[in-house]
Amino acid sequence: MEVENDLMAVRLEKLKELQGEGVDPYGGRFERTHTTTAVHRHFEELEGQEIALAGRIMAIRGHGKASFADLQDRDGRLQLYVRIDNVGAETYGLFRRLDIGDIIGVKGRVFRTHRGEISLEVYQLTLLCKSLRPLPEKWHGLKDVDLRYRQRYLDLIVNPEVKQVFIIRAKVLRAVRSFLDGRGFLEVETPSMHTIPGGAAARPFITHHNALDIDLYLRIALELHLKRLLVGGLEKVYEMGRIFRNEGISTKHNPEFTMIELYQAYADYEDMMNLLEEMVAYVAREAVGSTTVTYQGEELDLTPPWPRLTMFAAIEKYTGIDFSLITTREEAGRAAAELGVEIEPGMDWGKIVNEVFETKVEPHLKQPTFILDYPVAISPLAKRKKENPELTYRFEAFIAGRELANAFSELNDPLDQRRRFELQMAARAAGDEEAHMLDEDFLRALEYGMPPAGGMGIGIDRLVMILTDATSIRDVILFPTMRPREE
RNA sequence: GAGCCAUUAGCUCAGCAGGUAGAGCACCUGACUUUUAAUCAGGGUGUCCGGGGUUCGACUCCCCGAUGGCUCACCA
Repeated sequence: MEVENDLMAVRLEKLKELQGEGVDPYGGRFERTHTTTAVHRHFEELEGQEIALAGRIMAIRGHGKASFADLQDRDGRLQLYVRIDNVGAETYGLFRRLDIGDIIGVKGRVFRTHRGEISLEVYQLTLLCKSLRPLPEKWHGLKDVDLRYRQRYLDLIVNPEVKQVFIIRAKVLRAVRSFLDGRGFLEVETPSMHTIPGGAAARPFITHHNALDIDLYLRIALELHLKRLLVGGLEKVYEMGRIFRNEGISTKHNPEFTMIELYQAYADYEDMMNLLEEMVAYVAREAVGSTTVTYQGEELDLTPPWPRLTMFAAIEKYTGIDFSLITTREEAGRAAAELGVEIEPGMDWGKIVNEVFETKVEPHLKQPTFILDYPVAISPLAKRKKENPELTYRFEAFIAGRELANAFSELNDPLDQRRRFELQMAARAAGDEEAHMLDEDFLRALEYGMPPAGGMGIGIDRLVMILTDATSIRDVILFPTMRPREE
């Protein structure tokens, strides 16, 4: 171990000293009877009782022959009162050499100090782990975001609100499962390593299997395997899992993130809208106790029903231009240019419409909103609308100006699906690295027959961000992807 | 990928027209048997992110690089 500073040297010295006296600085099992929060919560019943606690020392206030310390465990803190009369000279000598950050087990009596603080009068004290590195400062905590992400354990020790975020995250996962399980969905697990990365437009990570001597791709979506399960007759399935996309990192994008996808046979995208708004409201109630949340100073009301707006209507609302009357690529390009939206030469009508939507409409969609009927060109897995085959039965749900969910009535016509894949492959050949790849086995499955179905994907990280008022996706991922630092 | 900003003690931060660095917490020594950002007396513990350059002299100015943050691009 490298002794990086004097503070560590002092602690190492104490460690040797204690070992020399026969104290095991890395003790074993310790049976505790309560947690600190339980003591605060049930003080009336516990007052005068003897209990055992374990945790990390976060502050020490020495007063000669008596001292105070703050003990932190999984759910809170409690003050310890250690008196030489109660613990004896030997233990008191040990206590005086403890450092902030050391982990101890204590037994003692619950009481309230003269100043009114619920505390533990310690009779027995056991060192369970000597800490060799100094913790960040008690008042300001750890602010350096680089260190907070790289050394999340420190962040969790000294910034209590961080723990809360991940407790909410766990509640979100649990609520999503109980909501879907309660509606008869079956949770399944499909491969994370794909021979063809499908179901989304994104660049994949590539890895290699040695025994088979083949390249494999980390999945960029769950979609195609779950639809195979619809073919197999499972009818209502979902998977909550990690997705990997080899793309840029930003406050809204982490290379690996968590997504839930669900598919329901004999349903359509209208059913998915109903399901989503009910699910989000349920999850919010379970995770944070309310369907209204404050996000970045703005009140968001997640209570169903959410407004439903076609993409055309939304664009007209914010730009005054009705793209349903614009049918050629040229006209669309001119309209976009007039709005100041940048268009690239290769874009077709559908992509232009989408570009206008993203730049002119998306930022306005703060309150939960469904946007319906996306162009077929950007929706290669969605069923075409009967009234207008250039559009699809697809919606995206937006909250706080960001996409939360993407859903459609699933395309189950194998011939149309094959044509759409072929168009994607052509785009790929023309240099679009993110165009979908043709998946022959998926097409074969569709040829056996997939029931009409509604399907949906929801970004769990973004949902957690909204519920925890987080501005960066890194604040809701315990160990976000970071460039390694030279040691 | 581009622009802007940041990087100084273990942590949070000051500092400088260019003259080799400072506070609070933490830490060390001592006092103190109900304190709670305990208090009192004493002690500064440093690769000023790294490498070049300018200069008599660089933490400070210039160039290159590293890491991070924000914005934009990418992410249909």
